[in-house]
Order: sequence, then C-alpha cells, then structure tokens
Amino acid sequence: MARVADETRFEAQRHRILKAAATCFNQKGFSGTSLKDVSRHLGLTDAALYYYVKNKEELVHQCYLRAAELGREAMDRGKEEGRNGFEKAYLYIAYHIEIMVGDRGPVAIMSEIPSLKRSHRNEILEVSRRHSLGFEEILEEGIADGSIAPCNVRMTGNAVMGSINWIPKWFHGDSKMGREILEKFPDILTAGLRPVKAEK
Amino acid sequence: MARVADETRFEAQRHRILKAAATCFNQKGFSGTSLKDVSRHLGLTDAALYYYVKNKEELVHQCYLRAAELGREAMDRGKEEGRNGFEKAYLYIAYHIEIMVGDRGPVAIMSEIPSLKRSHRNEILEVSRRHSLGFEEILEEGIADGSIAPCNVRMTGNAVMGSINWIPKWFHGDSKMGREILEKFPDILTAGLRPVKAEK
DNA sequence: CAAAAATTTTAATCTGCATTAAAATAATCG
DNA sequence: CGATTATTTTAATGCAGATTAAAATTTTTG
Repeated sequence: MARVADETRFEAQRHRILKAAATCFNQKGFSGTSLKDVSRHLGLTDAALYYYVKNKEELVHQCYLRAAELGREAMDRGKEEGRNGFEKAYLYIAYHIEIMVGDRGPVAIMSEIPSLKRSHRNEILEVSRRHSLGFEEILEEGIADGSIAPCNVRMTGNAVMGSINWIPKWFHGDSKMGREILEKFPDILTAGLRPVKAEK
Repeated sequence: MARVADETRFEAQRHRILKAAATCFNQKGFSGTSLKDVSRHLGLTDAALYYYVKNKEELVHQCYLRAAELGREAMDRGKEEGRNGFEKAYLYIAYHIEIMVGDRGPVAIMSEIPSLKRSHRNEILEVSRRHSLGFEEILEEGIADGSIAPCNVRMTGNAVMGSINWIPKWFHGDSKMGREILEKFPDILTAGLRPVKAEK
C-alpha cells in the first residue's frame, strides 16, 4: 500500500510536472500548450499526466496556486524581517525574485485566469487581490513611518507587480542572467519609492 | 469595383476587428480565444473574419504589428520632444500609456510570440528588440547628459517595459481608471531614474 | 522470487474550432 | 430600378488535442 516513501515519490513527480507545466505555460500560454508539450519535457506520455491531475484545468490551477503561495511566502518574509515599510518592500521584492529566478522557479505567470472554471477562478482572484493589498499595506506603512515617499499605493503597486510578473516572459533560466536580475531589480523597483531628499 | 470609399469602409472594419481581437487576446490569450469570441464582439459570424484576414495566425500577427507600431510612435514622439534623456523617457512612457488606455487601445500584449509562424515571429522579435534598444538608448543618453542616474540600462529597461506591458492585464477600459494610470504611471516609472540629490 | 500496488503506455473516442466553398444578403453604381 | 460588387452567412470538412479505459510495465513488499 501507499507508504510515506511512495507519497514522497508521487509528490516529487507531481512537483516536476507542475514545473514543466509552468515552463510551457509561460512560453506558449495555457491554451497554447498541449499536454503533449508538458509531458515531452519529462519524457512521459500525455496520458500519464492524468495519473497526477484530474485534467488540464486543474494543472493550471495548481500552477497558479503554487505561484500565489510562493509570492505570499516572499511577502511574509519581507514583512517579518523589514524594520520599516521601505525595507519590507525591498525584501519582499528581493525574496520574490530570488524564488522566481532560482531553483524553485519557474513560477507560472497568471495570465489566463479567465480560463479557469468559476470556483478556481474566484479562488485565484481572491489570493491575487490579497497579495496586491498586502503590498499596498507595506507601502502605506512606509509612507506612515517616513521611509517611503507619499504616493498612490494602488498605482505604485500595480507598477511594481507588473515588472515582477513580466520577468518570466523574458527570463528563461539562464543562471547568469538570473543573478543579474536578482542583483539589480530590487534596487530598480524601489529607487522611486525613497522619500525625496531635501532640495539643494 | 473597389473605390476609395470602399477601401475606407473595408479598412475601418478591419481595424475594428483588430481591436476586438486585441481585447480578446489580452483577456484569454491567443490560443484561448476562438474566432467566434472575436466575431461575437462585433455581431458577426466567425467565418466573416476570413474576408479580412487570411487566418487566425495573421490576426495575431497584425495585432502585434499594430502594438509595435504604436509603441514606436510613442517612442519617436518622446525622442523628438524631450530635451534630455530623462524627458525623452518620461514623454515616451506618457505617450505610450496615453495610447494604451485611450481611444486607440486596446493594444495587444505580445505574450504568445512563439505561436507565430517563423517569419512573422522573427519579424516581431526584431521590432520588439529594436524597441527595447531604443529605450536603452534613451537611458544612456540621460546618463550621459546627467538627467538620469547611472544604472544598468538593460535591466532598467526590462523593469519599465514590464510595468507597461502588464497594464492591459488589469486595465479593461474603465476611462476613469485610464486617466488615473496616465496621471500616475509616468511619474512612478521614472521616479527611480532621477539622479540622487546631493546628500544632506 | 511472487504477488500486489504503482506508474506509464497504447489505442480509442469525442469535441471544439479553424478553415473553406457555395449561397444569400446588402450596398453601390450607372 | 437592375446589375454589379462587396460583405456576411450557412453548411460542410478535417484535424488537433483532451480525455478515458484497458493493457503493459515497473516498482515495492513480504
């Protein structure tokens, strides 16, 4: 019968599948990716995937859930470790990007949420919204504590998130480039947040 | 036979089709959108679209070409009117966003380039690359003339472009929101470019 | 090693959707 | 108005890809 060891094996394979799917989805889109595309990445047959997920829709749903989870993890760490709003924003961004360009990636871009069935769609929209609000809270905290210049937190959040979300569109696993992104992006994305120094 | 008036009518309808297609593609992706989805937006039948484009692939190709053209137009205007690197960057961003959220939108997100046939794909990749390079040139000019703080232009360009490219993912035509984006984004995206004022 | 469980494949089925040709309708022109 | 041209629809056709069931293979276990 299924033992812990087997569970691990099953879960490990399932995990590999999700990452392969994320790779394909990020490149050709959910609908543009066939299950054959995904399975080929793993040396499997398309039908084999059905041993791990109920159907293709569940595959995206799982990818999106994982993306949301990793984003939340990064934000939680940023909020814990940062000592003011600016630091929290900076650390969240750094952690999120570290995850995306590192061994835990690729992370799926949530670009086809409308293709999800209603219940899954609502779930993803909800976590997505929460994530955005979480970042806006960080910005507000920073504005309150003076570490961030007053700004429209909704729009600023959208701008920063857009940059981050778009990364998988042009980053395809080159580890050297990954290091460069991780090194530059946190500074670039937060440079505009700093309070303006006294004139002159 | 076809007269100027007819040409105009044909072109106008073709234009409407491209915009409807961009709307659908931005929402559900190229592959996730059926020609029925597009035609329904116009009160037409799917088959009618074939009077205007050869096939579905050409439809995306045209959408992407139009997106590239509008981006280039914005950049040209920014380069012409700006009096230094910073101003050129600012104006390009403002013009591009004005186009995207205004009456000339929606502009297609180029998120499924791999789905294009080889020749079209190469063409789009080429104009895309040129656009990125164009923005990097602006940044370099700004660094040289002192209006922009020294930075990694490649990464900074990717960051700014990502924000812009992502807009159609969350902006769906609400004109009030459109005005807000246009009002805030140029400042947000360029705030980090300004040279650091002298300390203290 | 043999049996049982887990994993993958083979081989069908089914469906949505792109595409096309021919027919129908609408617009324009003399 | 009648004829010509432009536009759209109706009605197939064909295929790619999702899904499934049964068979084959691999792995685990006692």
